[in-house]
Amino acid sequence: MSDLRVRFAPSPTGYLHIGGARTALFNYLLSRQQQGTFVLRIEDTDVERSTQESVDAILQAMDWLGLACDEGPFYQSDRFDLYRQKVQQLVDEGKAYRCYCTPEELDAKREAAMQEGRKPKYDGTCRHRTDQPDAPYVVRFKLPTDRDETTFNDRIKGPITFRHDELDDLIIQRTDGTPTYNLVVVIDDAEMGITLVIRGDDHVNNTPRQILLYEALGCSVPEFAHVPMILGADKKRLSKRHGATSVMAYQEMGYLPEAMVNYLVRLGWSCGDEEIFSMDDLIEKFSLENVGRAAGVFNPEKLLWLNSHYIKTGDAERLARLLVPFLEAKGINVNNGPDMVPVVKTLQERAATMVEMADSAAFYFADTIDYEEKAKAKFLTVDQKDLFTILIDELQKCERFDEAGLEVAFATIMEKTELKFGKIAQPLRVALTGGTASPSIYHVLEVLGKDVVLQRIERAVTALA
RNA sequence: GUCCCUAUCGUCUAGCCUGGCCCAGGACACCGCCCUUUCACGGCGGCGACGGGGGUUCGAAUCCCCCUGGGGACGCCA
Repeated sequence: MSDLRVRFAPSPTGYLHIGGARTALFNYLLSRQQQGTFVLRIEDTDVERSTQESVDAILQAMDWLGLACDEGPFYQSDRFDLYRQKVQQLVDEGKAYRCYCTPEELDAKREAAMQEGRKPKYDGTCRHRTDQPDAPYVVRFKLPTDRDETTFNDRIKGPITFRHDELDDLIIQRTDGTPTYNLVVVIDDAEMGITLVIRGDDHVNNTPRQILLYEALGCSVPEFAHVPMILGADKKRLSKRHGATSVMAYQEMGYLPEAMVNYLVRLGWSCGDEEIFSMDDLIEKFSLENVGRAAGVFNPEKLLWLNSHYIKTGDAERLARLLVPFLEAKGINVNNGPDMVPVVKTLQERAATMVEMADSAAFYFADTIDYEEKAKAKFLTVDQKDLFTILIDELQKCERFDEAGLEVAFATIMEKTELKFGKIAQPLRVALTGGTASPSIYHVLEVLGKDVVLQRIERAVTALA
């Protein structure tokens, strides 16, 4: 066990999205690699927007990705007493003060500042007031004046400096007495002994304020690593209009968690020319040093490619289990058909998602085949009658209904019909699967089994036109 | 507007720190060929980038400066 303590701290105001998942992943990987501790903390101080459903969704997504935490989940909503106490402490020490400015006044000032091209920051109106009006107030943290800039050494971006005149007295407690993000994140990271904060780029600007708070609270400052944002194809921040951003939406679309993990980690991180990484590879090879510094564009096509790779190379038994719900979603009764594993094996190198695999597998389980219009018109014609008759005859006689046995049978069929293999396979394929695209015809025959095969050919004969 | 970050093929990136091995490598996508009973898989090949301008240097994708582009932040959200 090393001293490394990292955390993932999502706010439960929605599902776990792609960006959050990557942040969680980086935290997880580093904690495993260093045998550190991975803490999960739910940042639900915004009581209005936080929901239990979101918490559940986030937990479920992390579980799907395989990102188990060592401690937590801790809920900030359980810790309000602690935060109030810390706020009081800061006030008592003269490091924070009550501000009676109304939101309207602040909005107006902010607006005016923007208009004039000034930095829209709090002007410090209440900073020196000594009276205590009987009016609603927030508590502000008094920007320390003992130095005029704050620098931290970001583990990904290097040294970053902010001048204090860019900062203002930030609100740490709302009118309703609840604490705000910048305060609680500091208190909790300190209390939970977090030594390295890995989070999104969008927090870089918060970092100096937070460092100042650590110092005011007398806590040691952790290290920071800010990972770049993920953008959509138009280089705008990734959002719904770029397609699915929810991790679990990808599960529903038939993606494998290992594909998602592999994709996410490679978006912004690299290890030479390697592309394929298992979780174990990543735990061994991941490093903050090789995380890029610029924002990256989410590329669904590469994710899809990785998914097809993992389907292709995945364990058929596991894929068979995963495939069942996708088949059932199509109204297919999987007990009414061939064994799942052989079915999966015929489809692994042809399906990029589990949804696609379910689509392609449907014919195996159909009671009666629906023929595709074009396929039927082209291959189920009356002049195929003789071919199908011979096919029924020879397949009936075929004792070994596997590739080797079928090859022998087909040699005879080719001889009797004087047709090349392709001329036989296509009509047969349509009879068996309803379409012109399917796994190898021998495999289809074998998986379907002699009875079903003969039954389907006979029905096709009645459908010849 | 102000501040912060950032900049290699369309996209993800290697290379940059420790200049020459880079007329820039890999992957996805795209195109072509091959394999082939269909669809795929696979194999081979192609297309395709150091944002611009100044320096420093015998030599710069690599170091420095400026410009430009992109992203982020500027909430009683997190």
